[in-house]
Amino acid sequence: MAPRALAKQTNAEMPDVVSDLEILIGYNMKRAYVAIQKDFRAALGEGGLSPRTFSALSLVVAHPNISQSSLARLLGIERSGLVAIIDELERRNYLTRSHVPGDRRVQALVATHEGNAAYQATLATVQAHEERLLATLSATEKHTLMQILIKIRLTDKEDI
Amino acid sequence: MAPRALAKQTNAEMPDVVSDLEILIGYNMKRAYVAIQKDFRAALGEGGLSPRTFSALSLVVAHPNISQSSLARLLGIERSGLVAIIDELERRNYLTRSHVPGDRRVQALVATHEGNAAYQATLATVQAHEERLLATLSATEKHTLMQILIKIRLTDKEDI
DNA sequence: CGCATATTGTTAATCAGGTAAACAGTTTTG
DNA sequence: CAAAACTGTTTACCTGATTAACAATATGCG
Repeated sequence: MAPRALAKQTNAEMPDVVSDLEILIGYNMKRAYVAIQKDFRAALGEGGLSPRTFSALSLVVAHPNISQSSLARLLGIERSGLVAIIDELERRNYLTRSHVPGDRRVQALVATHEGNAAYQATLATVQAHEERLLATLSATEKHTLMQILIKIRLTDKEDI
Repeated sequence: MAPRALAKQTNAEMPDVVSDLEILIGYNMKRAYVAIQKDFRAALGEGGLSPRTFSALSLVVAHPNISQSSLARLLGIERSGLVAIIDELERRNYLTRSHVPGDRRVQALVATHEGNAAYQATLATVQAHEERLLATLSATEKHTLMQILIKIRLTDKEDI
């Protein structure tokens, strides 16, 4: 088995077998996610929400009065990491931190009218981006993919 | 539709519907990848290779004498970002940068004997980690998943 | 009651992974 | 031969995330 010669031109190398990476699900999942994320950001444009900020807003809209601790847990990140995300959403006037009567530690998060509107518009854009990007997948494939992704998520005992 | 009351106890909140995120493939793909990556690192332990360093080593083993530019392209990252990865592999004595006769710019990457051995051992560990983590998936599901991930990868025109 | 323990939001330091821009040295091309 | 292109590299920077500490507040229990 002779060693492959050094390819000088990038377009001259289209190897039949790239490496063992080809059969590793983790590697291909990362590459697929990077492709999705890139398209997500392109779809939302320059001043758009980042994936994580969009996710946080989505959960606040779905769970009015949620605390930051609970939200961090749903997102699977640390409380400390959430602060900057909520700061941004507050700066955009998409939500408010409001003190709750019973407990002076927590600050209930509530989406503003503007935040709700921006969320609905962004959600539509995100759904359009996924439909366009994943147009080559059949409805069955998308459904199967979701089922599998959720199964994998749940192997992490910290998830949800 | 009354707003949900603020849940004070984390274990008291197990909402039937979390948010629209539930039906977004991008979000679930990220969560699934995070789970896989976490298990990958746990499987390889403290002094183990990171996913990206393992990937780079895999490609060097599969493509002896590859240049850093070509390798970066295969990995889908910038040349500049690869330098630190190759530095680490060289520090571990897993590969060598050797000058090639024809072109004094490029440095051909070649895995050492030690690097090959470490790679084979690590690959076995990684495969065991995936088999264990994805034990709930049938062979058909794994196969379908790989096909779909590759389809999604290829929506990125920069890929491969 | 009072004290230990726990929780909430926050800051600060740090890390991993990655990009973009510039650069010197070296081909390649018109 | 001059202009353009390519290679590896450094530097500065960015995003996303973690850990450790902290003050304020709440809860549990003897």
